[in-house]
Amino acid sequence: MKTLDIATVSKRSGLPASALRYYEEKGLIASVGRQGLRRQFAADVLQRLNLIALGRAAGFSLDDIARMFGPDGRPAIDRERLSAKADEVDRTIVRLTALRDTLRHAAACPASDHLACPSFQRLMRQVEGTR
Amino acid sequence: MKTLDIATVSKRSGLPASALRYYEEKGLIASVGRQGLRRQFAADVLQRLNLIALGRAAGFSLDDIARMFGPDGRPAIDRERLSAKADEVDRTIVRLTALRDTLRHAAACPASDHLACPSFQRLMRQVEGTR
DNA sequence: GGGTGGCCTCAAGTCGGCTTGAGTTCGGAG
DNA sequence: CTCCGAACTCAAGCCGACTTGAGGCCACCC
Repeated sequence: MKTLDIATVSKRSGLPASALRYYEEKGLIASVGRQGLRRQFAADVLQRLNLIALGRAAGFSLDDIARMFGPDGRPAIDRERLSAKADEVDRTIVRLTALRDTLRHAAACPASDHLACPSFQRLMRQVEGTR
Repeated sequence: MKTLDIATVSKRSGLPASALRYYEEKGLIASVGRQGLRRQFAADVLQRLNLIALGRAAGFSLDDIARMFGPDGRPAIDRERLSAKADEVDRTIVRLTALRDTLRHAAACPASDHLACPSFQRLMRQVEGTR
């Protein structure tokens, strides 16, 4: 099995080597050995890093993510938590949508003081309402 | 003009008093005086705090937000930046939508190993694609 | 075979946004 | 009047996710 040098993994994943070492320390990824001093990784580490990036984007902490990989190293993902997270992300989307509309309005509205603009106020309340 | 005690502002805004003091120190809000030791705020501070929360939700840092209030204290919002931020939020929404779909799939898909599931992989690439 | 650049370890530092703790001062109730 | 609880100040601490720095080792290129 061809292994990847840390520099290669860094280049392909876009993560600095220091972050990869940090992830290894946290148990998120594992190196398969060394060549001299240099860590070597199995090729599937790249997919794992994608998965980690996915989790991060979903708002999971690195510790959360570490717990999602079973001790065997395979993803042992709790479906309920995923579902809950999907709902949470969904709420975030609703919120951000209201927010985006508010920002667009503020950018376009000619009123000098947004605080005085009724539609700005309405939009702001809408953002509030989604909390 | 009726002024609000810091405790009242804290209660109504949901922010701890320490955060309000911190915001004041950063120049995000201003107290109008003291009653004994206690800060008093003008009533419109609540709206200002809403605005600040809005900015935070949009991903602005407190420093960014501070710069958006002119030295006169009125919002002196740069329309271009708002527009740019709206676009950014929009991209985030697209990204989160793909993410939510991926999470939902992972929660529902019976495959034991998501990495092997073609539709999971497709969804993951979609999330990647929005970066 | 000797540079040199990139990897190594370990500890410490950074950043944003607050929170916490110690020690102090009051406003308002009893 | 006397207390209590809450606000005050100032400095320090915390959290997550890394980055940076110092001091060493080594593979590879000429």
